[in-house]
Formats: sequence, structure tokens, C-alpha cells
Amino acid sequence: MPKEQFIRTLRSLAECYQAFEAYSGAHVRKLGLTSAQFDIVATLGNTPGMTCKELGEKTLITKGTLTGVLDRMEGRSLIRRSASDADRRQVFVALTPQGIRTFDRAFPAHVDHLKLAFTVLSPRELDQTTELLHKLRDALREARAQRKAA
Amino acid sequence: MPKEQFIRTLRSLAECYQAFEAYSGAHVRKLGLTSAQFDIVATLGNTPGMTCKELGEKTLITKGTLTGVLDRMEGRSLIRRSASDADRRQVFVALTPQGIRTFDRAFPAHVDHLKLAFTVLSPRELDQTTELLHKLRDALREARAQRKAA
DNA sequence: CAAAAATGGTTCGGATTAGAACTATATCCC
DNA sequence: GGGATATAGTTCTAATCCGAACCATTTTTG
Repeated sequence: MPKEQFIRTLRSLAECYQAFEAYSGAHVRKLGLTSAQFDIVATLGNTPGMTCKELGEKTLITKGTLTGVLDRMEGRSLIRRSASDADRRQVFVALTPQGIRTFDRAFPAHVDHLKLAFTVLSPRELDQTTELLHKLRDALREARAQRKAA
Repeated sequence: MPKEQFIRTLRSLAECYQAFEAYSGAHVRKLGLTSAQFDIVATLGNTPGMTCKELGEKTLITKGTLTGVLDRMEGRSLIRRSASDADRRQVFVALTPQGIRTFDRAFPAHVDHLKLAFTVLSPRELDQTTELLHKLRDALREARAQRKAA
């Protein structure tokens, strides 16, 4: 099976991401949240809130998906939706006091949990990895945009 | 926002993986398959078939998920399930003639499609990336295994 | 050998996922 | 100003996705 070189890279990307999701997800679940919900809490923490659009961009959650995730979090009183004065199309999302407590409880614990595994890479290697992944990410986004335009 | 260094790496990993999924998924969908289905077809191509367990390990699809994906592919006559003589717990999965035609049609086209984007990285950079991601992957798997044991 | 533990798949429940169609509101442009 | 266009969210459909519980079949072990 004489695979192309980039296939191995592609596979390592998928494996690494899934290993991260499995490790991170298991811990987050013990804290009573799903991965998507933790992302929202982590993104809204220490901010006055933001629009759905901004929240979706930061968490990489598609808008169609975001609505459902926010619905469930609103049902659990973790976040609150309110109308925006400036633009009535926008919806403003912020943590509730209960959401803030969840953030304070879960966020530092989870960062510590993750840091454990990432220490196998030296600071220099972390930078290298980030740079290489950004390069690939940009190329993928660029290629996708071109395909769409065509 | 003075984030820890590894958070940036973590984010680049998520962004890169999602950019890959978006780029790859859009193309695969035009070929009439979902990402998961393409993975199965690609894995079974040029093989006599394999058990669900092996298939799940190679495609990184959890066994609970795999059952449903295979159900739909069996319904579309892309794969065939058969019993194993040696161990009657096992289920053997292989491509049907139609599945093989799908493989022949979709696989080379998709590899070409992906190669386009990956050429931004030099062969040396591809190797570097692979190596760094493997290192991180192993650390994450190791950390997860330890947590489970505890 | 028989009970206990492990293994391979399926089933189930709850949540996320992407994309497409849709609604309401804003903005652009003649 | 007013129609064409763009944008922000929601709704909808179909497919994953994971973990836990479960069933059937090995394998291990006392």
C-alpha cells in the first residue's frame, strides 16, 4: 500500500483531533457538559456576551447547529438570549449567573486537565505545530473558497 | 487575553481539522457519499473485506456509530455483511460489486482533490507535521487511558 | 467442567452536525 | 424612495456521534 505522503499527514490530523476530542470530551462530560456546551461557556466566560454570529465564529459551530445547542443551554439556565437594539436581526447571548458559576468551576479545571497532555511538546514544538497547522488550515479554506466560487 | 501557549496549538488543531472536514466533505458529498461512508469505501477498497472491529479501528468510527452507517450502506448495496466461521460473534464486511465501482470512481478523484490543498506543505513539512501530531496523539491517548484506569 | 470475565455487534437515548429552505430585518443602488 | 440583494437566526431533514446497556459468543479461571 504505497500511499501518498500527504495521506499519512491527513491521517495523523484526524487521529490527533479525535484523540483530543475523546480526552477532552470525557473530562468535560464529568463536569456535566457536552463538548459543544463547554465551548460556548468557555467562549462567553469573562465577556459581556456576544451575538450568535460572533459566537459561532469563535466556537466553529455552524449557525444551524448553534440554535439547538443554545436552546438546550437556555433550558438549563446557563445562557440567556436577548434582542439587540442596534440590529434587530441579531440575537445577543450571555452567560447567566448560573452559567458564570459553571464557567468558574469548569474552565480552570479543564485547562489544567488538557495542559497535562500537551506538555509532551516543548514550547518550540508547540509553536511549530501551530504554524504548520495554520498553513494547512489556510490552504484548505482557500481551496474550499475557490471551489465554491467556481 | 494572555492565553496559555498550548491553547493556541489546540485551537489550530480544531480549526485545521474542521477546515479539512469542510473541504473534504463538500467534495465527497458531490460524489454521493457522506464523509463516514467515503471512509468505509476507501478502507474496504482493494481488500477482501474485514470485521467490524477492524473497520472501526481503521476509520476511527465507534462501534455504536458503525452499525448505523453500515445499515445505510447495506441498504444502498454498497457493502455486504456476512457471518464469520471462525468466531460467530464477528461480522465480516466487504464491498459489493457496486461498492467497488463506487470506490474506483470516487477514491482517485478524491485523493487528487485533497492533494491540491496539501501541496502548500513541502515534503519535509509534511513529515514534521505528521511527527508532531503523532507525538501529541500518543500523549492524549496515554493520558486518557490513565484516567480511565484510575 | 462450570462460573466468571472478556469480546464483537446491535440497540437505545440524547446531542451534535451540516446544509438547505425560510423569515425578518438591513443595506445597496438606481 | 423602493426594489434587489445581503445578512442574522430559526427551522427542517438526514446522518453521525458517543456512551451505556444489552445479547450472543468466546475465553479465562478456579
